Amino acid sequence: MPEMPEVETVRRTLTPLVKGKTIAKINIWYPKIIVNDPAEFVKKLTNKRILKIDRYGKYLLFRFNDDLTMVSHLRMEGKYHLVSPDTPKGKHEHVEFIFTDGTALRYDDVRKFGRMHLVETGTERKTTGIRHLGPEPNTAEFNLKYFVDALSQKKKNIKNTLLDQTIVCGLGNIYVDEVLWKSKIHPLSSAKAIPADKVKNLYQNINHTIAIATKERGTTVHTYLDANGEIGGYQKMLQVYGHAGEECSSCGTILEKIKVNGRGTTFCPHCQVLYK
DNA sequence: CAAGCTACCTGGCCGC
DNA sequence: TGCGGCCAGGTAGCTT
Repeated sequence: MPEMPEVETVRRTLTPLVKGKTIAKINIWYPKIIVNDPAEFVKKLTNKRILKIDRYGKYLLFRFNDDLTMVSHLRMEGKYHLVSPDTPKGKHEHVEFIFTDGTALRYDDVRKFGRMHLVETGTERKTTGIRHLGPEPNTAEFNLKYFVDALSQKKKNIKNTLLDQTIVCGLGNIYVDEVLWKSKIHPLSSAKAIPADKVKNLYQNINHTIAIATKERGTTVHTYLDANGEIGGYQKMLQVYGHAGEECSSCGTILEKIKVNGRGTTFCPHCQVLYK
């Protein structure tokens, strides 16, 4: 699933493939991918040029001339790849941007969960899903004091708190399980009950894990691929996600898998302390 | 407003 | 072999 390191890797690999290209034509094969009116989406983006691609959290921000930004979220399985326009349409390809240079960008998404939202540049933090997001890891805004204060007001469990993107954005199910294991915090711990030294350790692990995973070009466990169709490298470094039933690499206890608010959650029942 | 629940989707896997 | 049921999970939108 693309979490922040994967989306950043997509941004980096996709940019050289499309930067500076002008859209000649857009084909929308599954209109629900487009937030708001697909016809207006096509009309506004036709003949526009991609200036660059930015990112906030797990959202890609395609910047066009004429103050247009396409906010794209890959959700679980969304992928972009560049093809020749005469390539037969794949079963799960839903949107195609044909460029004036004779190449085409296709959006592929088996589960059709991804969304593209066209807004005026500069309004994206108020008009799209980005408005609900807290700061990104490894930024000045995401400092230790902020994180301690924010957690101290959260009544729900720490797993859900880190998944909901409002205190810190960019972590998904995989990295939340990893950072909680590294921090020796049980996923069902009450966020506000975690001791200060453990919160500091969690803070450091969030920043470090996201940085290392980004350097490794993300994690491929199911279907994630970058814009060149290549897998990530971080899956070989996963300690708990996907390792339920195996021994904890720290203490040897068998890792358990439970459901936390409907999400599969793997943890070490010995290492990870439950704070209530 | 915080928190919790479910819909959105399809493919893969399991049991029968 | 085929089929029903469950699981995977990020976010929007709803209810409480």
